[in-house]
Amino acid sequence: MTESRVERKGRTRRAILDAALALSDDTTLVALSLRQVAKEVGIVPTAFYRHFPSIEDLGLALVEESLDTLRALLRELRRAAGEDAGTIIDGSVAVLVEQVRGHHAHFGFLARERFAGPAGVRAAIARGIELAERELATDLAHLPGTDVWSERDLQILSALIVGAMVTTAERLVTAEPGSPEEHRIAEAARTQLRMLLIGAQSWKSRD
Amino acid sequence: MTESRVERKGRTRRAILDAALALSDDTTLVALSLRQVAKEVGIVPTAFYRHFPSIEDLGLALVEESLDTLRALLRELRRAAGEDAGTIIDGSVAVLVEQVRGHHAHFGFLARERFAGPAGVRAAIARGIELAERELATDLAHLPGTDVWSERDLQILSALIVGAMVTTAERLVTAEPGSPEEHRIAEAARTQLRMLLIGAQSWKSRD
DNA sequence: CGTGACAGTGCACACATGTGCACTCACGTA
DNA sequence: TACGTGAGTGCACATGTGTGCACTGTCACG
Repeated sequence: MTESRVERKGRTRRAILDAALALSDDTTLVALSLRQVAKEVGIVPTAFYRHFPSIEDLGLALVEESLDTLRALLRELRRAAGEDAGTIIDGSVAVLVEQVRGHHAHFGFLARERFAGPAGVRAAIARGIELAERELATDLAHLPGTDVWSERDLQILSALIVGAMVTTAERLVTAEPGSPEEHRIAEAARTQLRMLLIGAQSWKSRD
Repeated sequence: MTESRVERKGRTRRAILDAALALSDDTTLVALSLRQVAKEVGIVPTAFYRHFPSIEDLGLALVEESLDTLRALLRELRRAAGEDAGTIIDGSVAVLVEQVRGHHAHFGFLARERFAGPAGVRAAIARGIELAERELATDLAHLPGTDVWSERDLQILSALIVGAMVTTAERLVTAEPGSPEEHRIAEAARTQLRMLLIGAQSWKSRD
């Protein structure tokens, strides 16, 4: 029951990604040395190059992964919202809490590298978040009552919601799962979403 | 016209702070070496210790400074809002843009270190931002129409506004002063504030 | 079966880093 | 004017860093 060659390579690659995620958990990519990662994985430093040309490329791979789980979050949100419009808010926040819990490392990574990471990494994250905002905007456009909104306003509302979500996620990352702290953050997020959506409903009357 | 002793010491200290601010501008504190800072300032590495026991302590001093300019921003906002309630929004955003322009380095520093900095630095920033939220909450309580709000709701609305402000600031930091990009960000911020305040006005009817 | 691709090793090198220690020399005070 | 304080120096050391190069052994394919 031995391992195939490409399987083994894949496993080491995964191990490197996980080690980098774990090691950068209380610092940043830029403060991460190739040798630390290699030691953590249990390979010799130069073997690192068999998988990534540099730490920054490793970072880009991690961004890709993390953005994948961000997109998965959006998909889940869409699904939850579709089920019952009445519980959009509670459902969305529940999904958010659950996803952040389950993919703690990825959301933490995004929060940290968004502004502090290497330039390429920062750019990739910014692109990903902007894309998420646009995606959410088209979702919102399908909701009833938003037909009188301009496209630009929809985008701005999306940015507001995504911003609140990101901030909430960043806070959730630092909270213990199931802690009262986590509940307080979730409760605040529910109220915030409610405030935003109420504002949105009155918006059309203004312009 | 020679310099006094304490003046000279103060000047070097300032130079160290400025150098650290400049050098960490496209990375993080944690990726900053004592030797780099010393070289930038033009002193020998060990002379650094005459001013700070470690890079992290340097960081804490920078946090203090940056939070000072954040508080100054709040003060300016309060002043602008007091002048004419009708132009609260436009005035506030104008103040925000102006302050971020003028203290680019400090706001960038806060954005970067908020999640990626050393633990002590992160904690200090979190405390500062929470304080700012509370301060804003008591300001909001003095506005007409908010008397039916619970204290908790006021705090949550503050968090929403401060969050949007911080996000806006973070975006402004990466934009050229006077660029169309900057105008777009400011315009979006105005719309966001409008949406938030409209939501706030309808809020009391709900609970 | 033989052989080449290739993940991982081991060693080497030239730097960069934090920090200890003894020093100089200008300033401010007694 | 004599002297102590303290900012800045110069040198040293151990340790961590990225990366080049020749290597080994094993899996997969001709």
